[in-house]
Amino acid sequence: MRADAVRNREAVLRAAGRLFDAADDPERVSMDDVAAAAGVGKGTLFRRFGDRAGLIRALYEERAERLYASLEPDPGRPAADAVGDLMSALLRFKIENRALARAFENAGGGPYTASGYDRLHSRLTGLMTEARGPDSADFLAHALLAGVRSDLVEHLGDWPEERLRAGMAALVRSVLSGGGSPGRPER
Amino acid sequence: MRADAVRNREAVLRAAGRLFDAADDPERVSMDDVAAAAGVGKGTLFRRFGDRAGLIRALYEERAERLYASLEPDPGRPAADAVGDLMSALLRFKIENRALARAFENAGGGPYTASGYDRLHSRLTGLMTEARGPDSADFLAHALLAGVRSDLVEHLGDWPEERLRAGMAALVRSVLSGGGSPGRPER
DNA sequence: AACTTAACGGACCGATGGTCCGTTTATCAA
DNA sequence: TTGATAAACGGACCATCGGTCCGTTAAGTT
Repeated sequence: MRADAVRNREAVLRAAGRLFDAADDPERVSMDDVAAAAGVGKGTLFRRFGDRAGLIRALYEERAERLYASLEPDPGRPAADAVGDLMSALLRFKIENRALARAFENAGGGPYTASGYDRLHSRLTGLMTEARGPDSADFLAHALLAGVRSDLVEHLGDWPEERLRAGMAALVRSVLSGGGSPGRPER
Repeated sequence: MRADAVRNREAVLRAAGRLFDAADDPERVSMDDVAAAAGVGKGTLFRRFGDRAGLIRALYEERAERLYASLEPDPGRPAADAVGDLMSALLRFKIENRALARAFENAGGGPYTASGYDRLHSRLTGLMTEARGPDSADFLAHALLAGVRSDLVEHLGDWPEERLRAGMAALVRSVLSGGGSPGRPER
């Protein structure tokens, strides 16, 4: 990649980051805004990132990468605790990046198109399988991740963070404890 | 309300319903499309429903109303079972109306602006409080509802419905069973 | 039948995502 | 250093879409 291309890519990501962080409603950050703030032509934006969703995804995953890195599996840590740690970190991340996260989760294709989602999901599935067996672990991992959807976090925006964390902890505990017998029909 | 107004309102809702049901990507159903399909001018659309989100909400809540009606509280039914029933019905509803539900949940303000959400949420909170006490019941109810977000259902679209239901049942069971001690600090 | 006024409808507007193409410039070989 | 090449640029341009406006129509009333 040419030197100026690299420079511009960086400038765009920085500018977009600033704009989204400052925005109340991420939908109202336009591509023109980003281009202007980055001091770059619109064509450059689209050539580099494909479309709006692409730009947002690139920015989001860049930040998420740092999160994932801080979550390297620790073989010594019990699986149940690891699940709690992960969800807790994820919750903090969503709070700190709520505007960007909202933009990302509403952009084309929803949250499930990001490579990061699959990583999180399979990691969680693994940990839960280890902690409580494989039954429905797959779905439960999805459910856990749904519990930190950015617009839910936003909706609960005026709860004291304490209460949010308590709720999250209760959810994790529930899901890990397994619940009653699985196969019993409803009657 | 004048007779023609009533007629047109109905025509619009029917047409919109058809279009969303047939759509792969609900974002691509335009207001012009709806107006044309309903045989009505665009002005009529906006005068009646305010904006796109308003139309979608009206349509969604109309259908949801039938769902809620079929879920009238039954004092004889144990709370835990009632939670299962509700989530199960909700899951079916989201599957049957996935395009519309996606349109609705992505339209202005997210899913939490609908009056229906609050009703469901407080109903669930009540049932869960009855079944397992009030601790974090509020948050857990939100989490349960997040588990049937339309784009998650869509993402899991190729799972056999059986598996989905099993997962949902496991989630409900977990959340109702309560999990371990709440206050214990992490390490 | 005459009148009032709610309702209509489609031309019109502004904003936005995305494209196109003539121009600039990084890179590299001679 | 210079000249050739193609990658990268940028902003005018386009299409679409949500939403508004206002002259026209027709429902309801007396």
